[in-house]
Order: sequence, then C-alpha cells, then structure tokens
Amino acid sequence: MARTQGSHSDITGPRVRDAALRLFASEGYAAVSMRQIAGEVGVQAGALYNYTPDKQTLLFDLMKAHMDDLLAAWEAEAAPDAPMERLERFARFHIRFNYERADAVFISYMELRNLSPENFEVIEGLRRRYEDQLERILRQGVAQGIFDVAEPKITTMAVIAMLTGVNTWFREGGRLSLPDVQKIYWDMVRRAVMPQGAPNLD
Amino acid sequence: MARTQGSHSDITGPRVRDAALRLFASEGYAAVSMRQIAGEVGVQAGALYNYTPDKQTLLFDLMKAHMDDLLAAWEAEAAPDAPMERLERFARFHIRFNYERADAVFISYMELRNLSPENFEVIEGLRRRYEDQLERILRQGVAQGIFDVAEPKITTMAVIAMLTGVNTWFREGGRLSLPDVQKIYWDMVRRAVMPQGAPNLD
DNA sequence: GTCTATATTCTGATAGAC
DNA sequence: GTCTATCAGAATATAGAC
Repeated sequence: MARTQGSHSDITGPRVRDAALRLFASEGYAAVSMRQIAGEVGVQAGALYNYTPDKQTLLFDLMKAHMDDLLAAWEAEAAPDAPMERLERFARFHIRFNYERADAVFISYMELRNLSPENFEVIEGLRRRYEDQLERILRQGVAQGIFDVAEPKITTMAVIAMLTGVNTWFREGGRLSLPDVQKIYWDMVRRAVMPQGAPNLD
Repeated sequence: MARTQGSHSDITGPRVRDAALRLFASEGYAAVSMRQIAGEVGVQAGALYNYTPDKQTLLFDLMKAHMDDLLAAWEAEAAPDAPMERLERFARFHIRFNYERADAVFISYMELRNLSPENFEVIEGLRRRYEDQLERILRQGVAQGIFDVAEPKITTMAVIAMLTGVNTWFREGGRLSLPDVQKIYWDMVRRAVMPQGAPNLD
C-alpha cells in the first residue's frame, strides 16, 4: 500500500481525513501520531502538512464538517409537520444519522477537550444549534397542548443523551434491526412527552 | 508548593491519585504526562513510581476503585422494596452518586480505550454488573405486571444513558437544585416504564 | 506533492545518591 | 521516599532536494 513517489492531491486529501477520523475515533486524538496517520495513507509524515497546517486543525475540520453535515441533514429532513410527527422524525433521524457516522459522532463528543478554546466555541455553538431544533419542537408541542413537558431544555438534554446512547451498544446483525431500535426508542421518547392518562395509540 | 526533601508516603499516595484523577478527567489520559502529575503533587516525576508501577496501572486503579465504590454504594442503598420504589431509588442514586464523583465517572467512560485488554475486561465486567442491577429491577416489575417494558436490556441502556447525561450540563447554583433534577429525571424514567393509560399518581 | 533528513522538545521509566 | 541525572525513543513540525 505504501507509495514512493507521485502526485495525488485530489485523492490523498480525503484519504488523510478518513484515516484521521478512524484513528482518532479508535485510539483518541492525543494517542494518535501524525506518523500513524501517514502510515495508514501510505505517505511520509511530512506530506500530511500539504493537507492540514497542523494536527489541531485536522481534528477541528473533522468535527466542524460533521456538525455541518448533521445540521444540513436535519434541515433537509425536517418538514412542517405537527409537533408529534416532528418529534418522531427527529428521534428516528438522530438514531440513523448517528449510527451511520459513528466515528465522527464519537470524536465530536470525546475530543472536545482537545480543541483550542476558539475551535471549541465554534463546535459548541453548532451543537447548541442542533439541540435547539429539538427544544423548539418540544416547546411547540407544549404550546399546542399536545405535550406535557415541564422543562423543555432538560427534556431536550435527556432525550438526546438517550438517543445518542444507541451507538454504545447497537451493532447491525444482531437480534434487532436499526428500524426495530428506532421504534423502541421512539416509544420511550413519546412516553416522555405524552400527557399521562392518555390512551396508547400505538 | 514544591517540596525539596522528606518522607510522606501516607499522604503523597492519595495526592498522586487525586492529581491524576483530576488531570486525566480534564485533559485526557494520553495528553497528561507523569511530569505533569508530579508537578501537581509537588514532587519529581521519578517519585511517582513509589506509588504506581506505571501510568497504565495508575489509570486502571482509579477506574477500578470507582467501579467498586459505585457497586458498594448501590448495594448499601438498595432495599427490598417493590420494583417501582427500587427503580426510583436507583434513578435518584445514580444521579447523585455520579454528580458527586464527576471526574471518576468521566474517566471511567472516556478512557476505556486506553486500558490494556486485560484491564478493560475487568472494568467492563464491573460496568455490566451495575447495569444488571437496573435490568433486574425492570424484569421484576414486568413479572409483577407493574411495568410495561418490552425490552428490558434496551430500556436499561437508555435509562442509564439518560441519567448519566445529567453530568454533561448540570451545575449546582443554577435555577435547579440537584433534588429538582432528580425529580424531573425520575418522572421521565417512571413514564418510560409505566403502563400507558394509567393515571398520573404523582 | 512527496521524499529524506533534521531541529527541538517531550515522553515513560530507571539508577543511584542521600 | 525523594532527589538528580539520564536513557532511549517518539512527538510535531520544518527545510530543501526532486
């Protein structure tokens, strides 16, 4: 796999990012060396600096791209539904999107402390914007008398933590499919916001 | 703060562990050097090796002690209640215990990949034993017809992820007290397991 | 665009004086 | 039990040849 010479700017760049993403996710940013990334790509360490000014920026770019993708994907998915339908859409979206990009999700949560203060602020801002999407759904549902949620911000944090937790245990090929898991978690989310005493319309 | 000479075996040991716990939590195991830990304690790096054979064992000992404490504390807290009371006890216990030991909780989750394979197995086994405590409560409630939980193992993972998430945002001194938060989260847990259509007895 | 070579600093861990 | 000094290697990043 190791190359010796040549010009490959348009394919090496993505390969550097892919290798960094996978290595950072599995071993951690601080534990991965630039030589290790270079080895995966099949170049020498010095060549990486054609694609990133330094290791910190490489991490930041990966996290920034992930957060941008996440927000764009949700924007594309969201529709002007009623709050209950929007909430279901959000729960299923979050599980599927996070599962498909497990490495990026993992990094974006685990490596926050390895960002420079300025870079941290950027990522935190994007994360908050995503959380606001869910909070707004909850507040709309409350305003319309559809949801019984006393603390929308806390429920937002709780629901996102619960949904993100799927990635810690779910693997395809087991007893349950991803749609099975989406249904089970959506049921828990629905219960968390539904006025109690209401009939189960499942 | 830096010392020059002397014998302090009985106080330096705990101080090394405290410094390592705090530094590992805030900067990450791989990013913290033995010299950094020594500097916090006020000794030279070489002196640390009177208290741990190596850096890896220092990390493992911190995580092992935390998991032992967690299981022992729950064992002391658990009483032969009915499932609903046991579940409430678990939810409130988990939030409080994790909040009081935020650094150890953080490390025990974030630094799993930096454990040697043998050490990882030990910690994973203890974590599973803790999860089993909750799963058993859920299964008892289902058996007694008190809970409506189709997938006890998944609900276990979901509830623990939700409860552990408190640590990511809650800080004392804000609008809500810890008991407030315990009540809010217990309400969500209760809804997740309660048969639907049942009246709200809150 | 990639290579080789290198500057500089830091790393975990050990040896021996006190 | 802690110090100083040190080993051997690895780290990020840069310079200059091709």
